[in-house]
Amino acid sequence: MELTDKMQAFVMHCGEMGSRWGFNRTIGQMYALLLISEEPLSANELSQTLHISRGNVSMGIKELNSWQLIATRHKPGDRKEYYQPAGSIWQMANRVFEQRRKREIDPTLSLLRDNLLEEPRDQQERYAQQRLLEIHDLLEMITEWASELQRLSPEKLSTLMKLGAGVSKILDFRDKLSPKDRTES
Amino acid sequence: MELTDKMQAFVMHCGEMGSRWGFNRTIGQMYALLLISEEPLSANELSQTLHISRGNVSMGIKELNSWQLIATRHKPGDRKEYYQPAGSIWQMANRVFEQRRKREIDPTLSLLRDNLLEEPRDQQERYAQQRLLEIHDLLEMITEWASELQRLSPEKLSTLMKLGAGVSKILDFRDKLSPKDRTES
DNA sequence: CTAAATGTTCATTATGTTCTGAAAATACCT
DNA sequence: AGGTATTTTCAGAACATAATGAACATTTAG
Repeated sequence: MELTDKMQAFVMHCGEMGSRWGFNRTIGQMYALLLISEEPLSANELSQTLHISRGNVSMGIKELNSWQLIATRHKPGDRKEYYQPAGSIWQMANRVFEQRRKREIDPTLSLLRDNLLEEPRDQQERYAQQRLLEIHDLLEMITEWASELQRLSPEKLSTLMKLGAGVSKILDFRDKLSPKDRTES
Repeated sequence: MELTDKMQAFVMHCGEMGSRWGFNRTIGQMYALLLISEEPLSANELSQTLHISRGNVSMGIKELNSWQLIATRHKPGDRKEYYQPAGSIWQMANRVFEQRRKREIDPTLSLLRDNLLEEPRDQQERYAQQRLLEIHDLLEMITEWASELQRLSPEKLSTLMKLGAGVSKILDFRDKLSPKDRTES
């Protein structure tokens, strides 16, 4: 498959950003290429277009599958597998958020929880636990909030985001109207 | 400085997570240690407690400074520098978000913008640009929203988060009250 | 069943990242 | 100025991660 300069540039950029986004260079490139291709691509096409080994493509496919970022397609009379991005851009963003949460936050949250179950033995530990508690509460609040937002429909989420900091005005408004009916804090 | 088992465990965990969070092992350990220490620590103390070289500590300090995550203190009659975490947990979380946005999203957003300025030359490019546009709009919406939220006070943000998916009910409520005054979508 | 086509695995090689430690720079004191 | 404590730098060593490609496995057509 032949790429125009602009497409090349995008694919290479995604390669460079790949590791920052939690996967590696080739996986970034592969995903970028699938995204901008109108037709699903076979493993061979990926290998040739990106100049990476066949084996590497196979591993990349495996990884992208584990992130649930691609879907496999078949063409009649052709037993190769063809790959394409799975779902809408929104869904992809969701999946990436979720995966990263699992890798970057959940393990820490679980360690913190375990730690906080035990009694501090001295002043030093008492202070440390206080800090850990703050971190724990913050992380927990953020992850809970994130997963609730993920459950909203894209439309609602979109409205909410476009509203931006305006939400805060709505909160004030609500507090003025019915101060006693406020969210438990 | 001597660490209890539990503190050790936390520090080591942060080391392991370090690279997932955008810095490296020793920087993760250093920051964790500073967080749970009641007293600010000197470079030598960090080096000895964590068993890492003096030079490595120096580079780590530099990096943590660039993330604005630590502050430098001095003790009277002592010309060593002592380090401690800068600001509250909330502020740290903010800084980390911001830094990561700069590294992980801004470059891509800028590439996408440049790309979208040019006219597509053929059908292939037309399709590709369509995808890029979707990504661009999503990333832009998310970053704008994030930066607006960051400007809210921790209290308001906290209220908002605890409210969780409940926001969506408020949106419905508002739409029912004044459908014509709705956010431009 | 065999042969051709496709997909996967994994030991080895290549590349990239982090860490060390000695040397250089800086800051402070007398 | 000279001397000492402290920090910074950076080349190279150690370590970690990613990529290759040949061997192996699987599938399907004939």
